Parts: sequence; C-alpha cells; structure tokens
Amino acid sequence: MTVTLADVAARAQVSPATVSRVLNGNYPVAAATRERVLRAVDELDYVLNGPASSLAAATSDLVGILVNDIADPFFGIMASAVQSEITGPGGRAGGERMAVVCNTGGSPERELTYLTLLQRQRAAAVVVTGGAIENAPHAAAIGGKLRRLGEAGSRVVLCGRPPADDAPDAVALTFDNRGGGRRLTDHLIGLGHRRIGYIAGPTERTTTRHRLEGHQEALAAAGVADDPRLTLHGPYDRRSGYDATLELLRRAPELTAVVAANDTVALGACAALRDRGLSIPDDVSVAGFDDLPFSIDAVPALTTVRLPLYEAGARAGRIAMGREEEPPGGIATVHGELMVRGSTGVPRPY
Amino acid sequence: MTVTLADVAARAQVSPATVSRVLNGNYPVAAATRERVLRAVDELDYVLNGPASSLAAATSDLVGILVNDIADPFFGIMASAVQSEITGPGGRAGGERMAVVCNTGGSPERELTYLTLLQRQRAAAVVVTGGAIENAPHAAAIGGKLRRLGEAGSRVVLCGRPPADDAPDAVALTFDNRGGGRRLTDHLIGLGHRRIGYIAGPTERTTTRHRLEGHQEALAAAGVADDPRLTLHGPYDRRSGYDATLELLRRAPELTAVVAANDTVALGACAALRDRGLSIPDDVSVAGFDDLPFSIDAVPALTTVRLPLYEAGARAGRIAMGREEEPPGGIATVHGELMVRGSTGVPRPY
DNA sequence: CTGTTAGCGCCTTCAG
DNA sequence: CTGAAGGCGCTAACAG
Repeated sequence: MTVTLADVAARAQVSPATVSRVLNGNYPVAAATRERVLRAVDELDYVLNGPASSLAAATSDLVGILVNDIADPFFGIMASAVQSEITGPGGRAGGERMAVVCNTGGSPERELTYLTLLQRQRAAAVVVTGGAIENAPHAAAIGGKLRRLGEAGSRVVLCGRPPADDAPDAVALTFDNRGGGRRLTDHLIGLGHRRIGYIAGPTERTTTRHRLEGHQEALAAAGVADDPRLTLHGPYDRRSGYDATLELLRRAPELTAVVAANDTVALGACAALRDRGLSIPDDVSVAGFDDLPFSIDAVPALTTVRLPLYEAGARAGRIAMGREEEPPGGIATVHGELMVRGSTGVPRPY
Repeated sequence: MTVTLADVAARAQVSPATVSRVLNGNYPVAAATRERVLRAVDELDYVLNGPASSLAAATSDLVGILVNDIADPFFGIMASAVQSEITGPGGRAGGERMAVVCNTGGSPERELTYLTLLQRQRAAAVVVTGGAIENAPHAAAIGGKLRRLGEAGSRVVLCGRPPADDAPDAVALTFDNRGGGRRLTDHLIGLGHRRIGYIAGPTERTTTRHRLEGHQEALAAAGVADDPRLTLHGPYDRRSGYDATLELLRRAPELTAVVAANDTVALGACAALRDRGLSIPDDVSVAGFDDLPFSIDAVPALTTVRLPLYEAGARAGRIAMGREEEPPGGIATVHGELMVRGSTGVPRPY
C-alpha cells in the first residue's frame, strides 16, 4: 500500500541501507548512486516513516514546548522564538525538527501528563515556559519527571522559570521578576506615589510571588507602609485587572497608582479607571509587566517592564538544540528593562 | 537500560501481549491481571515507547497545526482552540493527542515542508489555518499534498482558508472575509465617509483579496469611486499600518477614514494618526478586522469585524477528531460580526 | 563505498 | 481471557 524504503531501494537497485544513508546524509555515498536513489524517491513520492525511523534510531525530531496557553502572546512569543531556532536541517533524514506545543493551563497535573507524553515520544528536547507552582509535592513530581526526561536523552531547558530541584541537568533561563517589580515600584515612588494598589497574579506561583516581593521591597526601601488591603490576587487576565481595580478604588479612593501583575491585567485596570471617569495618569497612574506588543498602543502607552521574551525563547531553543553553550552552573538570569511611558506620572495633588 | 513492555510483562508475570492490552484498554483483560500489570508499570516507572507503538499501530497521536506565526494572537487563538478539543483520552494507550504547531510564515514552501513532515509522522490529523497563497503551482502542490495526507490516513481540516482544489476530502471552514469587508465599508459609507483609505495585506493571499473585494463591493454599491491611490498593500503588522497611514495622509489629506486589513495594522494606523495630531474618529475614522482581544482596549475602542476564531478552531479540532460531523459538502462558511465601537464616527464637516 | 544482518519496542492476528 | 509468533519500516553495526 504505502511505499517503503525497500520499494525505493528496489527501484534504485541498491540496498535499503544505502537508501537510508542518502536520506540521512550522514555517511558517504557515491554521487551517482545518490542521484539514482533521489530520483526513485521522487518518482515513488516516498515519505520516510517517522515512527519507524525514530524507533530504530532511538530518538525523534520532536521538541516539546510547555506553555500555559498558546493564545496568550506572552507564551506565543516564546514558543515562536523556540521554533525559529529548532527549524532548519538537523533532524533525521534532513528533515526539520517540529515543535509539540502543550497547553497546560498552568496546572501541574497537566504539566506532568504532557512531560510523560513527551518522554513517550522520545522528544529530542523539552522547553518548559512560565512560572512554577509553589507546592512541594508538585514541584518534586515535576522535578523528578524532568530529571528522568533528561536521563532518557531529552535536553531540558526551563525558560522563564526558576531552576527545578531534583533536575540538576535542566538548564534554567530565569526572569528577574523580583528585580523588575522592584524597579517598577521604585519608579512610582520616585514620582511621589505613596498609596499604590497592587493587582497580583494567582497565588502559589513563583512569577506572582517574585513580582510582588519586588514591589514590597521597593515600598520597604522607601519606608512606605505596605497596606495589605491594597494587594489583591487574581488570574493573569483582563477581567481580573478590571474587577480588582474597582475593588481597590472602593477600598482606597485616595490611591494614586495601580501596579498590575502583567500588561493584560493592566489593560483591565485602565478600562476600569476610564469607566470610572478617572484619567490616566493624572488621577491614577498604571503600570504593567512584560511589555507585550499591544502595550505601546494603549492610550496612554503603558509603563511596564520589558521582558525579552523572544530573545529568551530563542536562546532556550538554541541551548535545547545544543547550538549554544549552557550558562555557567546551568542557570542564567534574564533581566527586564523598565519602560517608562505615558501611563505613569506624578500623583495628583490630592 | 530503559524499561520496556517486556520488563513490565516479566514483573507482572504475564505476556507482553497482555500488558499491551491493558495499556490500550481496547480488549478484555481480567481485573486482577490488570491490577498486577498497572502496579508493575508503576513500580518500574514504565513509559510507553511512542515511536514503537506508532510504528506497530500505523498511526500516531500527533495532530499538526499549521499557522503563519504562533506569536500572532490571530493564530494563537485558533491553535489554542484546536488543542482544547484534541485534548483528553483518545490517543494510544489512553494517552492524549498532542499538537505539533508549525510556523510557516505564510510561505508555501514551508507549508509544503511541514505537511511532508507531518505525513512522515503519520499525524492523526492536520489543521491548516490562515489564508492561502494565490499562485497556481503552489496551490496545486499544496492541494496535492493535502490529498496524499488524507489518503495516508490523516484527517485534514482547513480553518479560515478556502477549500483546496485537488484535496476533495479536506474539510474547509472558510471565513467570510468578503462579506465582513463589505459590511465594514458599508458602515463607514453609512456614516457619510466618501474618501476612505484602505491598507490591504500582502498581495497574492486569499484573505487580502477577499477583504479588499468586500471593501470595493461596498464602494461600488454606494456609487463611490474607487481611487486606486487610496489602496496600499503591506504585511499584516503594525508597522505597515503606521507607514501606510502616513503615506495615505500624504496622498489624500482630505481622507476621512482608514480601513485596515486587520486589527494589528489598524493599531499602527491609530498610532500614526495620533503622531500627526489627528483625532480618532473626529478627524479620521479607523476600522480593523478580526477583533483580537486587544482591540477593545484601543482608545477609542476599535470598530472591527469579529471573527469567531476560538469557535472556528474548536470546531476544526472536533472535526479533525471525528467528534463532529463534517459540514455538508465539506465546506462551511464562518461569518464575521460587525463590531461598531468608538474608532468610527461621522466624518468631519471638512 | 555498498550489501547483509539483526534488532529497535510494540501491536495483533491466531491459537489455546 | 491469555500466550506465542510474526512483522511494522527503518537504522546501525559489521563485513566486504
């Protein structure tokens, strides 16, 4: 039914091994023979059987990418960058490597499931993006899985997540969320803000905690009291920003600034303020985090911390492909850059 | 080295066949035996070998998704939706199906390459998103490839792309780009606009052409002359919208509205207008297409045509999984909805 | 440079 | 309900 390597061999009058060799190009073959084989491949419209090839070679051309949700540009950009680096010849039979994108929704159970599935596929590499859940059993389970993946031959790279205990050979490119959060709030305090609302992400996530800690660090350094009533937790979405902002306004009408866990949440905050008839930044300053593409088009443009998502993803991809040296100690910190734009200004006189 | 099904069988004191049967759960096995096997799997930390399994079963758990660029929410949303539907038991050995996301950059060569790679992987299904290139040889090559994929057992679904000749069994969910473009410009004409700039996408793409044709249809229906100097082509990105808007303003300062090929381009247009000190919509109205999540947060909020990207992707995913009946004739048209918001208004008196 | 020979690890008839 | 046996299509030593 479907044409196999043996058919090609027969037609080209060579042995199957030779066909395999010209296909994989990793072994000397006479030019004339190669031509003949290639022609046969073409004439028969032959397509290599990937599973068979992977089975025999004990490795595959698949690279796993774990993301919370690929529809979120934060993850989409990293995934796109990883892809751009795994592309190009290098896979089996001159083929290219392909990206298996797994939406985990941030759930550790799904992360675990997908890691197992990727191990099952004998993925050449796995890039795990996004923050980690802070929960000992889960962390241990995932760490163990990552270690076993590594032992089974997959290169493991964490992108935007702290190093995993239990998985010593996994390279980690960690975002400096704490430092970014610190600089952002420093900036607001420098402008004169003292009553600053903070809309944090979901609890039990490293990203959430680190960004929040940076904020608190800045408050403490400036001797500003950290009123717990001004910090609200919620998902990383627009709605959360909208609702939390209304709640903050209710709790503390005197507030002059709102810091959001990320840009998406910040947009929600902006919408809520507009709906309340408050002007940004004259009545209330707003800041985000990530600097996603749309942030510059907010009106006023969003002050935020730019994370080099594409660059980090690309680097993760190169390391996963063994095309870039691992950072010393297997850990590198990726810093964010404060982008001061129109959405923050001096507080209103009051 | 790595534990195999035979190891599990030995430990559970059954034959490999039995282990395979409990893993795949598609054959009666005594409860007690199953327990024993499952325990052995657990104790040995056994992970099925995907390639071996796929080879023997002649099918895989992989579902291909072709997108222009996964970093673009237009594609990210569809990809996310497809994923949500292929998730869940149903794959081999109770595992789940995984999505292989391929960034083609809209290049037909890369589309072809990836389709071959997916055929090589014996993908269970392939969902192709985005418009098609209008170029006979390419279209034929891709159509042929899709047909062969189908013949090889992969279910093929086009999502947001017109039906492919040469691939009769590929289901197509086509966006009504023409109708959407028509309604959008009808809306502007209804407001009183007569000098309308149009920033189209790249040439030779069905999406570009259909949206533009809808616009021209509306002009013709209203008896408005279609000045070719008011139509510019460019990529589907913000920069293109920015530059094209400046150029349009240069060519026709009297223009009162700009229609962009999509929301991203529209944001660029808004930025250019702001930079020129023009107010939206008082000086110039702006409209986009797609209704991506950020469009509602533009200021003023963007008038656009909402495409149900998530719904379409989900439906494509269900059809790909055989969980939803194919539309009659294998073709369904997905309509967009005009979303009138603040970025369009009556033209300035002049 | 090329052919021969064993598997890779699993699934799936076919017996029992 | 369970075991035995063959083969899925390809690759990777070995010989030559």
